[in-house]
Amino acid sequence: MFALVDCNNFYVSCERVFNPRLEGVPVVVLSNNDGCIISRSNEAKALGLKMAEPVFKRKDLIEQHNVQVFSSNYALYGDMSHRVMETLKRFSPHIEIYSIDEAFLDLSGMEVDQYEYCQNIRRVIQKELGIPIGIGIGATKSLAKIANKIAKKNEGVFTIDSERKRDWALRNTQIDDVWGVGRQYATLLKRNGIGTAYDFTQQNPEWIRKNMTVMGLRLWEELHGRSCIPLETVMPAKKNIATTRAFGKKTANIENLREAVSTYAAACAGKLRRQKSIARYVTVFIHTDPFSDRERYQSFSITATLSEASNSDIILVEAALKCLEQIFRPNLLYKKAGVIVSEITKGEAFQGNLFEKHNREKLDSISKVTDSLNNQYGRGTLKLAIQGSGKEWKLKQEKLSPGYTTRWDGIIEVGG
DNA sequence: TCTGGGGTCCTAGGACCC
DNA sequence: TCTGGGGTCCTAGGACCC
Repeated sequence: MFALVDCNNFYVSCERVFNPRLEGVPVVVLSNNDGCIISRSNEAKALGLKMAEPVFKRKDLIEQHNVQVFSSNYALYGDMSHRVMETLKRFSPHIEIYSIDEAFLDLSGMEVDQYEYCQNIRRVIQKELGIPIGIGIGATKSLAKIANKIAKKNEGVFTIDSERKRDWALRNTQIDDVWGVGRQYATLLKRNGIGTAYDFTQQNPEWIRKNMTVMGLRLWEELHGRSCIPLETVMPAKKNIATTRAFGKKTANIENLREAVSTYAAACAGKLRRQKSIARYVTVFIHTDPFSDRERYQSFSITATLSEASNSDIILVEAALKCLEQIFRPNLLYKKAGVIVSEITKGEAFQGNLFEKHNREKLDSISKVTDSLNNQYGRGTLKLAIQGSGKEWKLKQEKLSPGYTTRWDGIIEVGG
């Protein structure tokens, strides 16, 4: 049996832990650049605020109901997520961290009342971390997902542990709420008279295979209670790593783009080092504002191949800047840039190049020093000069809460 | 004025090989 | 009259997830 643990309205819940005045009132958290709504309290949902909706479109409603608005504070959410996962590990050694706010636990072989066991997990996470969670239990991951949705509307835990309950759960789940069915497939399925998860299980598997590939077929099996998606307890190394951002202010200035692109390239290098990998391809893209009525949308990108795979800031920044020079066109207002590294391999499986001009050991020791200084004194303490200050282009984050758990100056003061 | 930032997997079709 | 059959690899595009 699988249990899916999902934190309720996770980012909002994190904000509430350190700011209890937010309890019981509508709260939303925005995406980077304070652009879209990406987390909503139940009160905000009840007001009709939608997921991924641009916040400027709902300004009136937000003011009218005094909705509390926050910029994303990923340092806080990442740290809280880590604490939740560590706590969950006490309850099952077999755990897959599926996303920042979700984890699958393997409950098979445990001699416990699963419902009670999971209610206890909820109590512990609530008490120790202040984060509300819901847990769904089922014979497959897809059924656990469905159980989780039902759990949230009821007592926080729901178990699909009989044919009768499976039947009931599937009949009461809309097809677009099923894991693996997105907008396109939902439209297709509804057009063919499939409105619920139950209808889906009654459909001919040949038809599913033909219209939804093997992914659809796998889902069909899973909803019948036959597990096809195993628990992945070790996180596989990433195959692509990206750092991309929209700018706070559009810019035509190549100096700003150089700062941004080198900052993103260095960020990718850091992510590579953390998973002990090296990459051989570097892709850089820049594009103008896709929503503008005044200018035509234009987007440019190019991929460079390194002579030797690397995870050094210096190498990746150098390559990324060369890419930028090749794709940059003057007199355009750029809105966003990004760096993606791919062809990623483990650092040990290194394929050297006889004619490489850089000394790999030297670059590695530079990375070690900068990483340790930046860990100790905060990100950005030591960086390449080309990365600049970001003053001209950095994100808008006007409503950022403090780094309650990650910075000394963010710690809550009591009394005073 | 104002619209996020990451990822994964699958398939079809073309190029190329013998 | 008549023009094979089987592979692999790569890429772009489309679907999905949070």
